[in-house]
Amino acid sequence: MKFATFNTNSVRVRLPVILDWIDREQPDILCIQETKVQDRDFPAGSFEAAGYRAVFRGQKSYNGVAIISKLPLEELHLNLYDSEDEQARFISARIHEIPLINAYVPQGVAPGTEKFEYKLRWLRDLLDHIRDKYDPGRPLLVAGDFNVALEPIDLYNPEGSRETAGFHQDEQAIMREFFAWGLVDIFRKHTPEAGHYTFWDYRIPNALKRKMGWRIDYILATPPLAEKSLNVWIDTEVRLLEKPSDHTFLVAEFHDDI
DNA sequence: ATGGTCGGCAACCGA
Repeated sequence: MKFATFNTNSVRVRLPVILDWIDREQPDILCIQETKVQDRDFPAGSFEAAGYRAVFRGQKSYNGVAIISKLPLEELHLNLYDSEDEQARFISARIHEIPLINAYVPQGVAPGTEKFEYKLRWLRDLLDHIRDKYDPGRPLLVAGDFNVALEPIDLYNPEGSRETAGFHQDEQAIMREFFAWGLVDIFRKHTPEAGHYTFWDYRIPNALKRKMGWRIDYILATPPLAEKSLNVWIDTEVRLLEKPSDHTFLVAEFHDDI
């Protein structure tokens, strides 16, 4: 079973890149974030033509998440809070017997701001949701853009980023509660080395070449699934295109019996 | 040399 996650920064602009990628890589499931499209304009037909079904939750201009899958999706949930006006950052489903959450965590701007407090609250609420609804002894996948780097090896300028959103101890403390509950960061499980990133800021010129990135996208799995992950890798090809994306595909291959 | 990123969407906001 092949699983991937990708922050698209507009699913409509990135559609050719995504269609090329799924045609070549043939993932069973792809989680995307920052689709930036209202549901009525989501390009579901393009994915259907490629042999995938899509479930999505969008809003105007910002945020938006979707699951693209070769297999049927059941028990679909489109809200973390079950409120009409919440931001489109959460989508969950069950595929075969595997429950899956796709999350786009708020970026948070800067520690001390209202938006940073919102980020911490949203992360805690996601954690509480997982603790309420799931069992760490059973399969669960949680994937997406968490907008948090955990360790100094996960970003290019750790010492200069202690007061920056994305590397602050308050957000890291919540992330570590996901791990304490039982979720495993399966990229890190397979790759202990420093300097593997999934995001490079557009505002830094030649950030990829200068190795000025962050690892803020994750595939988390409970132990029964983490044990079946065969390989997890970051596909930087989308950063080498003429019109690069700011995030990369993060891909996991699991043993076929799941 | 006198700038320097994207994308959405219509003036800036968010990342």
